[in-house]
Amino acid sequence: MSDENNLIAQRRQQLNELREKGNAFSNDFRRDSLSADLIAKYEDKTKEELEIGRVKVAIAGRMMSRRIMGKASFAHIQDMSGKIQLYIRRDDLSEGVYNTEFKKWDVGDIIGATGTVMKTNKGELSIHVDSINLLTKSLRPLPEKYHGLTDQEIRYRQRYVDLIMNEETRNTFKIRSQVVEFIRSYLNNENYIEVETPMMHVIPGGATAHPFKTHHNSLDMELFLRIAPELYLKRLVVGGFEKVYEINRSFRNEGLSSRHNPEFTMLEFYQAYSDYEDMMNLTEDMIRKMANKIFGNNKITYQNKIYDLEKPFERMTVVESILKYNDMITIADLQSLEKTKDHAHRLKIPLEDSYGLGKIQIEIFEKTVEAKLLAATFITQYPTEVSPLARKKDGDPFVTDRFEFFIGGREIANGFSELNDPEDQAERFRQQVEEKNAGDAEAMHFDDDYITALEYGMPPTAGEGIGIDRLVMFLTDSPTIRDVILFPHMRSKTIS
RNA sequence: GGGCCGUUAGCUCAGCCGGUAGAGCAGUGGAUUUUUAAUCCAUUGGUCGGGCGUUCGAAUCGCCCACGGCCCA
Repeated sequence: MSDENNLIAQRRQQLNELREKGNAFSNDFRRDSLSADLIAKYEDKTKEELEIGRVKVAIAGRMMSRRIMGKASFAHIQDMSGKIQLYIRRDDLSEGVYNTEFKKWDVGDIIGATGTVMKTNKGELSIHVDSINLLTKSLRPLPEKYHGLTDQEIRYRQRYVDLIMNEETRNTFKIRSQVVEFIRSYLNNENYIEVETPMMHVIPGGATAHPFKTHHNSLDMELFLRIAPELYLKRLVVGGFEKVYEINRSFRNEGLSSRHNPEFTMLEFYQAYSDYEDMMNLTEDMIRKMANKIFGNNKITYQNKIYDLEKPFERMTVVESILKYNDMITIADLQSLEKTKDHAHRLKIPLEDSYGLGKIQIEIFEKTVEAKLLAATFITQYPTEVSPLARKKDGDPFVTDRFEFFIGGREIANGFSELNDPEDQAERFRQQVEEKNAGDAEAMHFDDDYITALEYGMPPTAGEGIGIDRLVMFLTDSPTIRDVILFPHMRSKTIS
């Protein structure tokens, strides 16, 4: 499909003319100001004050609009901070520049200009331009200025166009950056150290999920993209890094949805001499302070509902939450494998023969409770059967000292007191391997080296993983994970 | 994996009881020295997502495929 339509051909012709005149892609213009800074600094000045002050600036950016009114024109340029208007008069520029250069440029071109800060009669802070340069010719027309770019597919596939056109998109990714920055500063302030552990694993571990396979040529060995950094981070706790965290990508080979991208970003952190309650407290404090730092308050609007993060986060056990949202289920039912299976059947939940009571409870939880957990809620005491890396609860080995954190009906975090008994961990791995042999492709492998590490002694430790994408979705009112990932995975398609 | 919806000019969209494609914006030419989706006059621009079929004739009807969106699993 030819993309050389008239609009592009015209611009290419203009570029050719520029090339004939000299370097069409010069890199000698230097700006000294950003649009938002100028607006912040001079917005409150009057037209007259600015005329007397005569503040001279150099500014650069993409021309987003242009209104030619004869011998004078207005244009908006957009830089990394925002937009500012240029006021350009023919007679203020060098001879010929206005007619033979400026008027031939297009919306979308990158330009640099110098001039003085002024205010128009309508009160808009602008730059009264005295010199102007084309820095980069844009060959492709931008979307229309009023409706902008709304086609979801193009927004994801050609994110650069989305970023040019949609301030909302730019804002989402600025907030994402602030979230990560906040987490780093919060944890660093708590004496955590940030580390990087392998993303290519010989044995995928730390979660139950399908891994991506890859191959190392010169070693001629199969490797897996990591599904979680967990086991490496706990090796570091064994090594004496008692507070450690990593923020980076993990990869899971599963379907795409509004909540799943094959690569996603997770924060995992581990802290020795702590338990899962400490992790819940830290999570609550960190998220609350994060919202305050980024938004200046704790009221977050997500999909037309207001969430007040100032209120204490709710806490209830898996069993309590099932009872709360299922009138037909009693606590006695949940202690009986048969009765629990009956309820699962009634709820049309497909079960495998290998599922024990704990697994079926979780299936019921996911089907009937999860989406209803709107307000910030910690769900605790996950069954040991589905928590192969978590420490058993004292006095009740059926469940673990584990929690998951939900907000807006979506799982954001998962944490627990770590299992540091090497013999118990080996036994849990053996159970996982049995499940793998029975056909559960997501079950864990047996990781000998991890057991060896635990045998050296891991201090009592608690750890947690927080899904950064989902947290950012919540904080930016984004309905799908694709809106918080710059280049979300899409099926192959040639971009025209 | 299943259901529903969508794909028409660079962008946003109309046209869909079959008769050979239209608007606004952008572009081009002209007017215009404080505009704000600037305005006014004129004007260029399309393998109607791809393929196959029905028909004298398909953007429009049927089937298949691709990509996307929403919902469900």
